[in-house]
Amino acid sequence: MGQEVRTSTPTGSSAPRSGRGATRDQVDRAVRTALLTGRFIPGKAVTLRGLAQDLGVSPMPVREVLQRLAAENALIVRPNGRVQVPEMTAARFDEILKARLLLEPELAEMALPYLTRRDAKSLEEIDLEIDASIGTGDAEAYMRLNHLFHFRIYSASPSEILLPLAESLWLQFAPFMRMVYGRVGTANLIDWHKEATKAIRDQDAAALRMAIASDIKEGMGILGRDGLTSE
Amino acid sequence: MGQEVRTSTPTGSSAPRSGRGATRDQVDRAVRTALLTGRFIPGKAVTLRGLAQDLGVSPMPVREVLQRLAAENALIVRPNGRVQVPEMTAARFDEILKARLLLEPELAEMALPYLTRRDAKSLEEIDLEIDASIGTGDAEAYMRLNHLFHFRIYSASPSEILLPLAESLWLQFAPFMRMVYGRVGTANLIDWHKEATKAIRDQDAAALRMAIASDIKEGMGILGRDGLTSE
DNA sequence: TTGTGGATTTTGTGATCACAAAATAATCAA
DNA sequence: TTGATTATTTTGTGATCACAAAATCCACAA
Repeated sequence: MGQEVRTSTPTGSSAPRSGRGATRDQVDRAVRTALLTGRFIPGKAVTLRGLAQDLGVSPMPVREVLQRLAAENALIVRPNGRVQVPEMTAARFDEILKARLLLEPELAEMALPYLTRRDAKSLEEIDLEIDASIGTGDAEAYMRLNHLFHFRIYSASPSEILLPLAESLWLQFAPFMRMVYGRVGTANLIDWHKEATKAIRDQDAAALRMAIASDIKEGMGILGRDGLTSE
Repeated sequence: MGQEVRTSTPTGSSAPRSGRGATRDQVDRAVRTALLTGRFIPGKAVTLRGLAQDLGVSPMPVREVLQRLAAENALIVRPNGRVQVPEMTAARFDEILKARLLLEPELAEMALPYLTRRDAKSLEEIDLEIDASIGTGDAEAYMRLNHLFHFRIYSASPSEILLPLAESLWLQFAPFMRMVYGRVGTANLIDWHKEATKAIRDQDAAALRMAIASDIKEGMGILGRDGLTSE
């Protein structure tokens, strides 16, 4: 039972627990990364015992994790108690876009003074991997790396408030993104990562805000056009 | 058991469950209103069995609710598993203020087209009660009514994203507000509620944004000056 | 073939329990 | 009296269970 599979620190969650809530943390990490990389399909119901068995734990920690994620609006609890990945609607999508444009440029600007040349170098390496994942069409890797790129920036700031809010937004749109990538592929994805990296090197707040905002609009613009027509 | 005390929509939670998660909803509502009216003291640990006994339920639904609220950053889970109301810091306070100023004016503007003259009338009545609670120095009533005033506005919009984010922010600063009111009283509180109500009557988006922003700055400005010096 | 009704299984919920970690109380030595 | 050390209690965690609601399956009739 005591699987010690510690991969990385979950963004919103707390520090790597010693041995207290180890099982719950394991489940939390597993479900969160599954959501962020799109391994959960919107509309698909998530059963308690099923997930528990997949992860080799009792239903108890799974219950708590699902409650947590429902509180973050990453999952919804239907009136009958069933938990499922929320489906995207046009209104929801527009509002997420609006919220991201409000929060993330601000978050990036807050992080800017804390970002060093070393961080810029690290971001460039991630961006190279992103280009590679686009080339091979590996949507899951692309999503993981894109999340990593953004939150490597945001989490440089000591933010306790805006950062969890942004993380909550990502959890909400990521499963839908994955669906769209599966449908239209990742080939024609364009991003503003190089501009963002340059702005960080130059410590240019306005340029960074603009790069992040453009990246958000660009990325979700593609999704918006092709993804929501069928719903 | 079917207490219909709906002060506001619990952020993540759904409609009043029929009989499925009734106990959990009861606990959720109880803890949320306790936080919003400041009945929980920052820094004070919340014990699982204690809360369960107070509410006359088993520790089980309390566990899930505390996990939910921890996910919304309304409570924090210390590395030893203890749950407590977070303490306010200057940085935290400033960031909450920033986040509120980003989200709530936007939310108000989104709600504006849905707000009728009837709503404006209702808001005026609430504001009268607020003035009364200030007069009698009833801090708990003031907090409940102030929350009601703001979210009567915000929740008029069909927002699914920004509204829960705003609710999360309120859960985070409310306990701290209560502490300050207990120290400096509610006598010298000034708000922009009348300006907001007028802006709603006039359907003037810019004026409403400005009234909400001013109300936030004013209300938290008082807190900021007097409240955080001791920490 | 297609509904339709009842039987069966699956599911979430709340409660209880055993256990280990942590916090608190009590004890004793200096 | 004060400090550390041990004993006791409290606490969160994970597992299991009983139960009711819900979903699924299946037989049967039109």
